[in-house]
Amino acid sequence: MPDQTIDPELISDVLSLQRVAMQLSLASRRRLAIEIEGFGLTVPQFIALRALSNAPEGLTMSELADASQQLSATMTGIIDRLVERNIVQRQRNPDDRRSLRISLSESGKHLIQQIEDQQIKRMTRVFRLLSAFERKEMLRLLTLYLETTLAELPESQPVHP
Amino acid sequence: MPDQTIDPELISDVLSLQRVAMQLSLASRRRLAIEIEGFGLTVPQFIALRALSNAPEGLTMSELADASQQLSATMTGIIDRLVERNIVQRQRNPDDRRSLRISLSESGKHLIQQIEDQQIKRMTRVFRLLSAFERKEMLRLLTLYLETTLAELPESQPVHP
DNA sequence: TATTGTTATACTCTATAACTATA
DNA sequence: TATAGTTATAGAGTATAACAATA
Repeated sequence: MPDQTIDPELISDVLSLQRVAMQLSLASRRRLAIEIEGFGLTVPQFIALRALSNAPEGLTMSELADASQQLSATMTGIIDRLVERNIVQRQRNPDDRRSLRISLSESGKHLIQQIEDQQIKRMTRVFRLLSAFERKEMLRLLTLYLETTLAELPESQPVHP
Repeated sequence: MPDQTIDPELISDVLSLQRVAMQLSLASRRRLAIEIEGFGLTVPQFIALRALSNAPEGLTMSELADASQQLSATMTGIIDRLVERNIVQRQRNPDDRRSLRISLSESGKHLIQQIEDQQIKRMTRVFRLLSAFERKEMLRLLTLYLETTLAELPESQPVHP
C-alpha cells in the first residue's frame, strides 16, 4: 500500500508543475505548427515524416499508423497528400501484396533535414543559457516524465526507442 | 556578438533534449486528448474552458480567441458547440452591444473541476517519485523553457500570467 | 477466415474572405 | 470609418463502419 500521507509541499509543487506542463505542451505544439507551416506541412504530416526519417528502409501503413498514434484510415489521407507532393513514396511489398512500403523521397529527406536543422538551431539558442549540469538534469527529468506519459498511452511503440 | 565557439557537449545535449522535448510535447497532447475525450471534449474546447475558468467574470470572443491562440472565426464554432451543450453561456454586453461575454455555466464549472482533479491526481502519482528539490528544479527549468517558447509565439497573452 | 489497407460518412478544427450590427 | 463577431467556403484531421484485395 503506497504512502497516502498528505504532503502540502507536494500538492503545491504538483499544482505548479501541472499548470506549467500543460501550458508548455500546448505552446510547443503551437510553435511547432507555426514552424512547419513555413514548409507547407501540418503537425500530423510532420509526425509521419519524423517516423519515416528514423526508418530508412521505410514502414508499412500499419507501422506508420502505430508510430504516429493514428488510425490507419486517418493515415491513408495523410500519406495521400504527402505522395501528391512527392515527399514520400508508396510501393507495393512484393512478398505480401496486401501491404505497402512507405518511404521518404529524396526531396522528403531534404525537407525533414532542413526542418530539423532549424529546430536544433533554435534549441541551441535556448539551451546555451543553461549549464552543462542543468542540461543533463533537464534531460533526465524530461525523460522520466516522457516515460510515464508514454506508459499511459495505448500501443505507443516508438519506431526508434 | 555572442560566443560562437563550437561546444560538442552542448551539441550532443541539444540533440537529446530536442528529441525528448518533441516526443514529450506530442505525447502530452495525445494523452490530454484521450483524457478529455472521456468527458466529451476536444483539445481546443478544453483550452477555451481553461481560459474561461481563470476568468470568473467571463471573456469576450476576442479575449477568448487571444487566450486560446485561435482566430475569432474559429472560436465562434468552438463556442457554438459548447453553448449547445450548456457548458458555457453567451451574453450580450449591454455597454457595447457588439461584444459578447462568454462564461462557464454551473455544469461547465463542474466539468472543468472534475477534469483538473483527475489531472492533479495523475500528476501527483508521477511527481511523488521525485524529491522536493528535484520537483523545484523541474519547475524552474520548465518555466524557463515555457518562457522562451511563449516569446516565440505571436500575441501570446495568457489571461492569467 | 484473418489481415492490410482504402473508401464512405460525419464531425471538428483551421484559415481566408466577405459580411452584419454596432460604435 | 472602425470594431466585434458571424457566415461562407475550402481543406485537413479524426473516428466508425463497411469494403476490396490478398494471405
